[in-house]
Amino acid sequence: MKTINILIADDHAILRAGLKLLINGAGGLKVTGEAGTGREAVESFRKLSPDIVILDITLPDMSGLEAAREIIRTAPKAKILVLTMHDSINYVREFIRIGAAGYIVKKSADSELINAIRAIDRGDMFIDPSLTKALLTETPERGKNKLSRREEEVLRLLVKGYLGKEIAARLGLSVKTVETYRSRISGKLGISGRAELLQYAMKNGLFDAELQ
Amino acid sequence: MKTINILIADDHAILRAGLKLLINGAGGLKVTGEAGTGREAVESFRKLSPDIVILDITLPDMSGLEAAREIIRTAPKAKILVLTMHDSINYVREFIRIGAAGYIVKKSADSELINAIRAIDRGDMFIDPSLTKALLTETPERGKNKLSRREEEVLRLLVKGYLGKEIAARLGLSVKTVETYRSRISGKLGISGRAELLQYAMKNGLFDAELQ
DNA sequence: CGCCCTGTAAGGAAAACACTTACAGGGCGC
DNA sequence: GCGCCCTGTAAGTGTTTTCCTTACAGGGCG
Repeated sequence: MKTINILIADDHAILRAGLKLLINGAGGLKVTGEAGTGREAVESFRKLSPDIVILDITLPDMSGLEAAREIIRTAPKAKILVLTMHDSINYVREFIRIGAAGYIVKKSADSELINAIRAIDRGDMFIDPSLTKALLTETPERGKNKLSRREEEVLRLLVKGYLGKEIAARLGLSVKTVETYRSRISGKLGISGRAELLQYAMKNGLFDAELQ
Repeated sequence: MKTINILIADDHAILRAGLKLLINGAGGLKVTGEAGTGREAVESFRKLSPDIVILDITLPDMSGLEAAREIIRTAPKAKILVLTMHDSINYVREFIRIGAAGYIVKKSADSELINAIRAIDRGDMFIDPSLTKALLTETPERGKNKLSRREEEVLRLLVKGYLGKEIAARLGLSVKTVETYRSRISGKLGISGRAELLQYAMKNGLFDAELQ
């Protein structure tokens, strides 16, 4: 019965210190490395080859998503467990797509974290129960008013405060086209006005946009 | 040599679990209660009368700022240590103003947290070293283009995506007045356009706006 | 083989915003 | 004690953005 070696990547040192105690105290688990930035995570992974990387999304200098991509690119069998405050299925989907092994949110119980680590080590996947339903309830009818790629791109820029003109320039489109997307977005989401748009984006992880 | 009793209020259960181990392991400190929301924090404080409350800013149902105000209102001698990811002097200033005893950021070392707790228990104040300088470097010339109360209020709403009209309604002003503030804001900050405004607000803790 | 979604775009009307000017009250400097 | 500057409030006027409607080609699915 071997020990599971773990690398923790999170920019909050206090959280890392707490997690370390939590994990080391759980039996059969050991934190062998820490990283405070995305780049550090990638480097530490190379040096230490841990069994599992616990990775936050919001990291300085390189987001968790980019770090995960980079780690998986060089080590496709790496086991990455995303541990974040963002409880949005968009993030979950994106991380699953690039090959992460698990996703749990910080507001879950600590036992959940330990369960996730053990499950992932066994080769299973572990998605936070609070998100699993939403992930699977993605019915085709829900897909009806899902935003298209272009629409989502425009929304991302809109909520960052860019004007239609600026977005058009950035995406190489006509202002008029951007306006079309904007109105389709409002139509699909059934909302109007920047404020509501922002709230929607916030709720759905479109905002702090490490995603993409 | 008595034990210092501590109440932890943070919406991330995993962080709470880690903090608890960290604090209980430090000697002379004991976590006697936990809260996951602002309201819970206030209630638990009443029930438990802890020596110190460790309080996050971002909490569901009642922000850390509101919770702190409420706790201090009923117990002016309460010792509140703000522990948050926001490293903005605006938050620090606001919490000091309402009577909090300390402020540290999550990216600090765990020893900093323990130091802060001990200092506060002795009756001292403890501000995160990474913020102290900024707090004191508040030179009068910097004050030159500091936003006035009204301007800041308008900026807060602006970056949340509200239109001039909506802001006017909300603040009970004429749209024209709001526009005046908007242009004074741009002038003072030397920037133009919503996107830049948003970036400024983000950098300065005006954004996630539990403040106020 | 239509029908609907997507990506692209335009015209015209309506709204929002920028820039300028205005004025009263408060505080500070000299 | 008297300007002077900052703040809070607001209007006029001209630009810029946004809203709403319409358009059309290409892809996918029933």
